[in-house]
Amino acid sequence: MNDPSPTSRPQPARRRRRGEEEPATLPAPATNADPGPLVSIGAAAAACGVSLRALRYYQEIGLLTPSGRTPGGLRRYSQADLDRVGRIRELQTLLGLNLDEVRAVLENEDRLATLRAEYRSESTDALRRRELIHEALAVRMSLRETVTAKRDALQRFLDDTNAQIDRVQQLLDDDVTVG
Amino acid sequence: MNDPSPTSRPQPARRRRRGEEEPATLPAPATNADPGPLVSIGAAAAACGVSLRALRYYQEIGLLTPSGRTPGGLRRYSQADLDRVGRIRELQTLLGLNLDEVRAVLENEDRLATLRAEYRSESTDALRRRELIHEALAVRMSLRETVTAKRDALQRFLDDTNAQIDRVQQLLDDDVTVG
DNA sequence: TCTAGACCTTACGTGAACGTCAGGGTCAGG
DNA sequence: CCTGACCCTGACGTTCACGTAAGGTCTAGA
Repeated sequence: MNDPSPTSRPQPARRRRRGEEEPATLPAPATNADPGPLVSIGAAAAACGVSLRALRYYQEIGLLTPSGRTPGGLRRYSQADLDRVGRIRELQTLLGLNLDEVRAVLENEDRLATLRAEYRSESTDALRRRELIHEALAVRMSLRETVTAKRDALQRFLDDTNAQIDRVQQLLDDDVTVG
Repeated sequence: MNDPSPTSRPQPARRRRRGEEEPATLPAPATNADPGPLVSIGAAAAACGVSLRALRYYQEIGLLTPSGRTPGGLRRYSQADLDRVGRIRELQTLLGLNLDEVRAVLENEDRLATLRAEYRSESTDALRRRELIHEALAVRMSLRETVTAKRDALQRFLDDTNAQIDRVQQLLDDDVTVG
C-alpha cells in the first residue's frame, strides 16, 4: 500500500486471529434496509466461485459476516454479501492484496458509504463529518495511487511483450519473403 | 493462465520439489558468451532487493541457476542472472503468478531466445525451427492475453475508484457552496 | 598465515489462506 | 414425523514461499 514498486515484498501486517474477540465486522454499510432474499452458504459459495471454507474463513478474520442466520444457526447471505465476496476476490487477485489489506480497504469503503448515507442528517456534528469524509477520501486516493501504479507497470509489461512478439513475427516474415 | 476472470482460484499446478533430480535450469538463454563481471549472492540479493534464501530457493526449484561458482563452491551471479531475478519478481508481483507459472513463462522465453539466436544457423532443420518458433510465439501471445485482461480489469477498477472519489468530492463541494 | 565475515548445505520453522475430517445439528420435502 | 442433504463448530493438515538456526567452509584483506 505504501510501496507500489515492483520489488515490494509481502509485508507482514498485523493480523487478527481466532482468539481475539470477534470484531463484529460492519456486515456491510449500515444499510439496515431489506437485504432481499437470503441464500445458504452452499449457494453463496457456488455463486461466488469460492469454497465454503473460504466464506467461513472470511468471517473468522472479520471480513464478511453473513446478513443473517436461521433460528437453527445456519448462515444466510444477502446479495450485498455476495457482492462483497466479489470485491474481496477482486482486491485479492487483481491488486494482490492480502486479506488484512483487503479488510482495511473494505472498512474504509464501509465508513465512506455510511458517512455518505447520513451526510445530510443532523445526527452528527457537521465539521466532524467533513473531517471523517476527508480522511476516508484520503485512503481512497492512496488506493487510486496503488492501482494507477500497477496499471502503468502492467502497461509497460504489455508493451514489452508486444515488442517481443513483433520481433519474432518479423523474423518469421523475413524468412518467408527470403526463403 | 487459462482463466483470467477475477474469480479464478489459485490453481494447484504440479511442482518440482527438492527430491526430484534437479532440472539443471537453462541458466539463461544459451548465450554462452562472456557473462561479464560476476557478483556474490549477497551482492546479488542486495541489488535485486530479495533475500539470500530467495535466491537459493529459486535455484532449488529450477528457476535460476547462478552463472558460476568459485572453486570453493560460492555462487557467482552475472548481470543476466540479476535481470532474471527482476523478471521473476515482476511476474510474481505484477501478474500474481506462482513460481511454477513463472518457470513456465521463463522456460518459454529461454527457448524463444535460443531459437532466435540460432535461427539463421544451419544446425537444425529449417521447418522444425519455424515450428518451434511458432509454438513459442503462441505461448507468448497467450501471455499477452493474460496481461491484457488484467490491465483492462485494473482499468475498470480504477475507473470505479475515480468515480467514487468524484462523487464524494462533489458531496463536499456542494456542502461548501451551500453551507 | 591468519582471521573476520560472508557463504555453504541441511533441516526444521512459519504465516497466510485455506483444505479436510470428525461428530454432531438443521430443515425442506415426502 | 422422518429421512437425506446440507450445515454447524472445532481442530488438525497442507501448500507456497520463503525464514531461521546449526555447524562447517571459503576467501579477501591485514
